[in-house]
Amino acid sequence: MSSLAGITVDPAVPTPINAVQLNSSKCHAARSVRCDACWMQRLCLTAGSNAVNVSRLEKLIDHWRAMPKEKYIVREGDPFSGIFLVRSGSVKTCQTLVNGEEQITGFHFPGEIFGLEGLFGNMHTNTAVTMETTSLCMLPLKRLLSRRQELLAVEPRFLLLLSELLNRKDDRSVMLSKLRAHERLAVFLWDLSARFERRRLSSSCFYLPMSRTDVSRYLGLSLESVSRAFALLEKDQLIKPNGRTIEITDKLALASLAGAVYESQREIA
Amino acid sequence: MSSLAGITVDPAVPTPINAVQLNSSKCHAARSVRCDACWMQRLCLTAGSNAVNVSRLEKLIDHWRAMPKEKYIVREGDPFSGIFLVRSGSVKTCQTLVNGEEQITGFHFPGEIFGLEGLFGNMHTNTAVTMETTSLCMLPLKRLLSRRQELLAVEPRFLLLLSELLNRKDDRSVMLSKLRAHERLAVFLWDLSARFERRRLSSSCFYLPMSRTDVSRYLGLSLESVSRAFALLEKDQLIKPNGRTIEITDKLALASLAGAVYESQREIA
DNA sequence: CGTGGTATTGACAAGTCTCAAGACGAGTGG
DNA sequence: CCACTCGTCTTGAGACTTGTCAATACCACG
Repeated sequence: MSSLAGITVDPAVPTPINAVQLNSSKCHAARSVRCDACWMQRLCLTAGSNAVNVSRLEKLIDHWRAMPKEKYIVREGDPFSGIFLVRSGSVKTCQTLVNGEEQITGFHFPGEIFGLEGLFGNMHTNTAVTMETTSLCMLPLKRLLSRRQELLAVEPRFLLLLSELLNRKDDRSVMLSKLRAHERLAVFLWDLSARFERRRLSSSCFYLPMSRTDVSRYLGLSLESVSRAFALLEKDQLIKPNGRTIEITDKLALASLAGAVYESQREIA
Repeated sequence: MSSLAGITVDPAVPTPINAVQLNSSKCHAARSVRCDACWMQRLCLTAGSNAVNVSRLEKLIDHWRAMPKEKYIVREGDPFSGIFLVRSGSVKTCQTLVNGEEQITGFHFPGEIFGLEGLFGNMHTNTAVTMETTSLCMLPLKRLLSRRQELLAVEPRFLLLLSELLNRKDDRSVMLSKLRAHERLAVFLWDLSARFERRRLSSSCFYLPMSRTDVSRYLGLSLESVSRAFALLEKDQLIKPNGRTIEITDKLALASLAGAVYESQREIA
């Protein structure tokens, strides 16, 4: 294996676009966080809303910018503050089991939301941690619920994102209950690929912001099984992993392995 | 083993309250379905809303009553109609995998909602089937989204239920990825017990409206493993199964087995 | 050039799935 | 009342996959 992704100078090794984009997210975070100037508008909760409502909504939102890597956003048990939308970077959410094990419940990329789990019970049920330099918007949901006008700005998109989230969780359940190690990995990579593509990044070569351990905690496998699964997919020439940089060399075969879950391509409207 | 639950005349065998209640759900369905007379008000989406908004909302709702057992409510691929709220009876939702296997994604009891998964993609992603005589309300979500006044009647409760649903799905994921067969069963029974209790039914003795096969399809196990898990829990004197009637004989031990997931009791506000 | 965290690989044990046989209960028809 | 059948459920034995434990490789960092 050669050097780490994104920093390599070997021109023969493909450079994942998002490695640069993600690692330089400080640029975005440093920009104005005014909604009407935000680069995330197209994927934001407010997408499609009229500017007046958005500007009223904006006053309620907490904009958190340029948080460093491995920083806690909320912890399990914290009083419910609101829901979060990733503007740049990436976030993992996890739950600690009674035996102390960490279970990762999701990875979240720009344009995606997390944290609604805490509304019920008025307490965050997931710990959220940045995986790289990350900026976020926090919507204080309870205050929002009492403001009709502001709510209108997010409503339709919000439900859509929630619906997508439910689907993602269902898919993950199927994965966890039915699929073998290398199939789970295929689903995982396929899902990431689709999510990167939606954000106009390369879907065939990307950098994983999370460690193998985190992948294993998400896929419900041991670290070793994940490693073996990577080796198997590489042996079958579906992917070409280079550390955390993953090149997908046979999309069709990968899709077919992942197919047990992603029967139909679902695209956000 | 003696005769089927709820019909037995042997006074020594405990009779699950819900066996009677669920099987006679036609009574409820036959009642007026006007919201202000509905027995489900306390658990409905409209709980806590003012009567005026509810009566406006009511005009949009489809009330489906007294559907027989094993009847399809929606099928995967159907155009998205709206979300459903169970008024009486019970419903299972499932997805068909590419290999033709059926995966059960959830069981739904009175006061619980399902179907939002279909909003994203504008198509139902789950097939919903009644497990016994069942009555439902259907909320045409898209039409609802354009009516602000009517929306007010369901908003807060809706998000709360969604949040609960997300939690349930997270819990199921943990279960599927970390727990062994008999622990999964313990979680399943513990969860059902809590949900029955919330509806003021017995939490220590109840009738399962689903077959062992359905349980296995929900728990991500083979039918045989579920059967063995029942046998194990019975051997350890945690439960006393009698066909589909389950008596919980050691709540504490069951809770402790299920504890890996249900760390803290979460109660709906 | 060590050192520590991360990742890979191998050998064995544990748990679940599959296949197969049998038990039980409800319903049917004689 | 019985024998029969069908679907559901239980139980057993072997195969398979993954988890666990242990050793080793790799890379970034000081």
